[in-house]
Amino acid sequence: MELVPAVLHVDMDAFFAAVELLDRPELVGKPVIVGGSGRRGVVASCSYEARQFGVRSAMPMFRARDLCPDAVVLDGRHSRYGEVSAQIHELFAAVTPLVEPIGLDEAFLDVTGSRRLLGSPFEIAVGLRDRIADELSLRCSVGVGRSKLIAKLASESAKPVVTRHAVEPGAGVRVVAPDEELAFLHPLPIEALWGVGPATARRLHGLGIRTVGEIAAVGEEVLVRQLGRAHGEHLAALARGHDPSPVVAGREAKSIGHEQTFPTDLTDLDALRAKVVSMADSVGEVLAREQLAGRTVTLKVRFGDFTTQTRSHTLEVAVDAGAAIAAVAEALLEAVDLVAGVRLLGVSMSGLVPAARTQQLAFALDAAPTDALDRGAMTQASWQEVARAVAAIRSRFGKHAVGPVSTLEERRDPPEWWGPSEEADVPAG
DNA sequence: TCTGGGGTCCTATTCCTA
DNA sequence: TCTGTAGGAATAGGACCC
Repeated sequence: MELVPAVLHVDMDAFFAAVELLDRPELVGKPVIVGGSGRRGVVASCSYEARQFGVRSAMPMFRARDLCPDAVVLDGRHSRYGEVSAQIHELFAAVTPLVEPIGLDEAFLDVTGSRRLLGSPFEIAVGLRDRIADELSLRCSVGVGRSKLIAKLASESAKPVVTRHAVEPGAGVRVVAPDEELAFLHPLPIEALWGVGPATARRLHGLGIRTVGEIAAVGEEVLVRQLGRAHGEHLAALARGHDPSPVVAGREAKSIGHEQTFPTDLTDLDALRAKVVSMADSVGEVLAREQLAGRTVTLKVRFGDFTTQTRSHTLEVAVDAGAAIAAVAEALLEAVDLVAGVRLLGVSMSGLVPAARTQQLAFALDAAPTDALDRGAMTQASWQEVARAVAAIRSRFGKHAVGPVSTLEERRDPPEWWGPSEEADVPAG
């Protein structure tokens, strides 16, 4: 007999805020907001007490403070959330090896093969939720279905319900059986579907489509005409409850990058160059830690009016040294007109390969630089020596012990933000 | 007081090469 | 040798996710 697939979607409730409350129990019961505290910060997570005032994640912080002036606002501690996330993932691993993490606070688990040992999917879900509560003192919601789509929407429906006056506990675990799928799916608003954001919602609303059932009714042709082939076909399938995407354990990163929004727009070229060098160094550090190197350097520039430009360059060989990345990123910066004032800068690497391969290819680079940008990375072989020395120093004295001169200020006061914090509210450079 | 930072994926355009 | 073309890679932008 063929087994019906069983997928769990586990979603931690108000994760970052809940971790803060764990470490600071005196804040329990108060509205707590985690996010960038500065003028351009946004809410990363908030306690259910804050949600009662209308505060939501991704909301600009000034708006959140407006809605809830008494909230305790905390800068995020990403490394701490990573630690707790690792503990949660240990509990996942006890249920099944087929775990697909989505960010720090949620994951899909394929438990199709775990049933003989651990019981029905519902029993597995309840057991896992209880273990997370007992061992880590954290709450989560779990959705169960035969696909990732259904499991994800089911976990959402199991969440606590917030109104102006109260927080009602949710079901905690919700199972949607195969014969209930369409009845569950079709009344939901279109925004519930994975892949329907503000832009797609606007287009569909323009056609008078507001529910998932109406997407299913309108037909694939119309969707493809409105949204393009890939997107249209995908949405049509989801609305019919078809989601063949498997739970994939051990996905590998396709790009690694850093970006930063400044407290005030920058126009000074030297200051911008220093930022680029600093970010390239951080990216190189992550690449080295992950034992990866990349071929394509992308520079992202967002202006005061929120328009964004990207410039990228693909090198002959993959590099991981911060200085090599910085040389290319600086050259890309020269190609952008910056007079309008820069709100955000980002540096990222893609075309990732295992770092070992860059060593063999370093010769090729010295032999055949093709243009000015490649010459910037030409000294990759020697920069690899520097990068190794820097890694050794950092492993002994800490990650901020050494770095480019232009990053000196930031190493004294390393940032960990969702947007500029209040203290950092001074233009650098 | 407008709108973070980490990513993935898709599409359109441009450029290079066979 | 010149020209048109087809296909792939690189590039740029945008939508979306947590």
